[in-house]
Amino acid sequence: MKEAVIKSVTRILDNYLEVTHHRKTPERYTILRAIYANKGHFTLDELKEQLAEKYDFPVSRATLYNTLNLFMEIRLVMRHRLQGSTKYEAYYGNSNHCHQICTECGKVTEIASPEIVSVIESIHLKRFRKDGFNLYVYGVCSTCQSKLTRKRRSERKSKTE
Amino acid sequence: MKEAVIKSVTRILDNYLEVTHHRKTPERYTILRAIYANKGHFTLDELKEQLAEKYDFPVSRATLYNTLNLFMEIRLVMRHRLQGSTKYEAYYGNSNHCHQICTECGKVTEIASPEIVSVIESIHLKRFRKDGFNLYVYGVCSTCQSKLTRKRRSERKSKTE
DNA sequence: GTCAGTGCAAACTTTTTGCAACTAC
DNA sequence: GTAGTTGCAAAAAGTTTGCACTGAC
Repeated sequence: MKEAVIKSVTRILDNYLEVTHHRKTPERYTILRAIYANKGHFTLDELKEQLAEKYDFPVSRATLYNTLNLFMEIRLVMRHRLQGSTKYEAYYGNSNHCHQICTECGKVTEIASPEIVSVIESIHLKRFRKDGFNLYVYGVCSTCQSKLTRKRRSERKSKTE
Repeated sequence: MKEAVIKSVTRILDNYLEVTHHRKTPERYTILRAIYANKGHFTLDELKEQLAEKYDFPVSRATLYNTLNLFMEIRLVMRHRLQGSTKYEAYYGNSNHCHQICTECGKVTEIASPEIVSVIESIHLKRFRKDGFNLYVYGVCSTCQSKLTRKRRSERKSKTE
């Protein structure tokens, strides 16, 4: 299952590197494998650490930036610039790019919403070739809602004191 | 028309500053006015320059960062971290936050799509209070499409030479 | 053998922070 | 008068770049 995805994305990378006369370095393939081995959001440093620990394959930050930029160009990776930290995500075969973000604690959750996906995919944009999309729904998660309620209550209390 | 919007957002700011015991500084009101006077996307430096030139009201970058963060918190301003430059946008009364972004030239265009807006607003997220959303549709604009076609043609040509 | 790719460090850009001066309350 | 806010500069964080070296072709 997961191996099949890795095979597919490896083939895409193969093809791209051949066509554009770029080199097939072990770095590129190992980084791609690491990204697709565990999905979800990750930071550049998390990926760097994972490569060193799990794959015994240390790479420099510069190479990671280069490689991630390349992967973004061929749409194998998506970058999310969230408040504070920039996170990356495996992109291929993952049409679900709806996220809910809590503006209090910063927690990011994927939303599975076929309705949204189908509406966005169905709209026609004139003079524009759609490649993908990204939806961020901002709000407050239930945990933070109760925290806020408590905080406001105590604020009001101290005001009247 | 535009004045009415400025009145509304000023009232929101007033209320927020009062309730949270923050100070009503001329900086905050002038910056808010400048943001809402001309809508559209702008960078922090563009806003800084506009305040100095048009409003004869120079402020420091630090103050702009502080103030924009405050405005984002009360949802009067939206921040877009695009590739390269971070842009801000007046938020209030502008329910249209669908953007199409050309990944070649970086051009950002607003999309007016009531279907998308209504679907996103109608979905229910459990344990989450929705406040707003932001949709980015990535792709290639027609101008860049023709440029790419030309480029690929010449690449293929040079390869077979 | 050649040149793209890598690692390292330095440079650069963007954003945050510490501190003195200021001012809204 | 007090404490939140501003401006400046320094620091921190995030990303890119220059250069020598390595390795894919």
